[in-house]
Amino acid sequence: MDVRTRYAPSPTGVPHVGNIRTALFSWLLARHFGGQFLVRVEDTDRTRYVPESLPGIAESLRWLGLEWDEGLDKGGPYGPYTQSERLPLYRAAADRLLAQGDAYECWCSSERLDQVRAEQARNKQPPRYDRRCRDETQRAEARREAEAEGRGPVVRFKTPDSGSVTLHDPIHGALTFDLSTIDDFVLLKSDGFPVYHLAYIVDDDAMRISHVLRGDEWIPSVPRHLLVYRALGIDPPVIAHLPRILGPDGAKLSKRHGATSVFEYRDQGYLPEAMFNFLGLIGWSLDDRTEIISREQFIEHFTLDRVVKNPAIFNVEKLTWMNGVYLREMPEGRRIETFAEWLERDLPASVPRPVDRALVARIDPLIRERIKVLSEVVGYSDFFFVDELRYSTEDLLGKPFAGKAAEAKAALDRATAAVDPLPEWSHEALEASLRGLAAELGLKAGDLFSLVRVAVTGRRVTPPLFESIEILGRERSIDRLRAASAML
RNA sequence: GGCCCCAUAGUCUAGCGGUUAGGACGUCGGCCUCUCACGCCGAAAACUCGGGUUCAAGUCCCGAUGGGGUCACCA
Repeated sequence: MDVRTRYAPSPTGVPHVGNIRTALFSWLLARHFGGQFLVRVEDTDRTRYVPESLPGIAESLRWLGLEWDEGLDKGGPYGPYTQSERLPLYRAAADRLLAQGDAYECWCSSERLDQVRAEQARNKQPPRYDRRCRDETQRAEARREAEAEGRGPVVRFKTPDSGSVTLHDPIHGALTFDLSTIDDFVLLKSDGFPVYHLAYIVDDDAMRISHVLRGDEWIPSVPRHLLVYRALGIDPPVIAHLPRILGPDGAKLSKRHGATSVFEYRDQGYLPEAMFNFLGLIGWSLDDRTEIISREQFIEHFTLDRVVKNPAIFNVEKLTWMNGVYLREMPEGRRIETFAEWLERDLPASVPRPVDRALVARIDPLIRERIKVLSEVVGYSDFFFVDELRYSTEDLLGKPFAGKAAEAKAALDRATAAVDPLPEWSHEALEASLRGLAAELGLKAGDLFSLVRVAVTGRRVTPPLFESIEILGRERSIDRLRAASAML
């Protein structure tokens, strides 16, 4: 059998990591079996439709490298791939169910529906439609009222009031539901648009989808779906419910937990391959030890039987660690270019663009193991690019020289004198010279180094000092030492 | 409230009847060391509880508890 999976987002906002993870697993399943992965836009809710979110859907998939075979901007043999363009199909399915007696028109107003529910709530009854319009005479009456008010009908499924249905979910096993608790749910809204429960089934069938992957919040509506498949004479695809991604407090991952969109992570300096790896490990594992997994390995090994059932809390610390690993293992040339781009993004406007790639190449070995997220790049290397350093006297003196400005000034002057005439401006020579000076002055080497560090870089935490000074060059370093001394 | 899902350290997980319960992030020590990292070494830290089944249960069954989901003309 051909494996065809799909990602079916509704264009209602920015892509959430939870949805993207579902997309990732669907993509992996298709790629593992050499099948197709397609993207279908589920825009049947006009009230929540945000047209601007469409490009973001494509962009988030592209960012992660989840290329699709059909749909979205691509078209394909089973198009259109946007539900609002497929309305006649849903109408036909609804008509068929109506004709078969598996569905009926319901003319009840939403006010009445609210009343019914309120009444049920008062009586501590589960909220559900009271099936008024199942009855022909009552339906006729409701219809007269509705038509007088200019309202149209919805189409409801006629749920059997007994029996049970079972889904064999590859992740959860058998899921059985008692039909007596299932409502007469809506299939087609009064605006002629279908509801998810009808639309996805019609489309998946038409698009020959073999495996449906979705979040396990859908489990409660499985019985409805099974009923619709059966009534429409459709052989259901494999349906697998993935565990959800939760926030740190165990509740649904939302904005108050921090970033929920893949773009926010991208903009903070997370790499797509790290995000791919991290997301791929939420709810799935290769074995008992492997954490860093390439895209190829994922494709080779991904199967549904290694998906876990329990929900997972989104662990940003681990993502950050993983990003650092990917950054360090990235091919040098690409990393240098990436660093340069982030510098151009984050350096003050006074620094001319483009940033000198050759310089970045020299800095790279100094900073690459210190950076976990790309937004940290500027903090470790801005002093190579900026002309005017900004730091306070307190920063300069630090702990060892606190209240001893004169001593620090003297040390700085001696350091300048020691370093200035060095025949060779190398980190070895610089270090030897300053170590000698520290001994001579009776200072701890580290104390002198941190003084020089702030003077030359403006920061207390930097890449290795002598390598940095070497790259900075004699003239600029000496200038900065003198400026620091002058400050005292 | 009805229905449903889930349950191994703080977190993500391995385990598919017999293991000193393994790995990773994080945390805490130590080494390295000019700061910070990286790297290396080490430590603390888990089978929710109660019944069964079995020679043997983290693993199978039942129940409880806890957490979560869902009950829309949203997906």
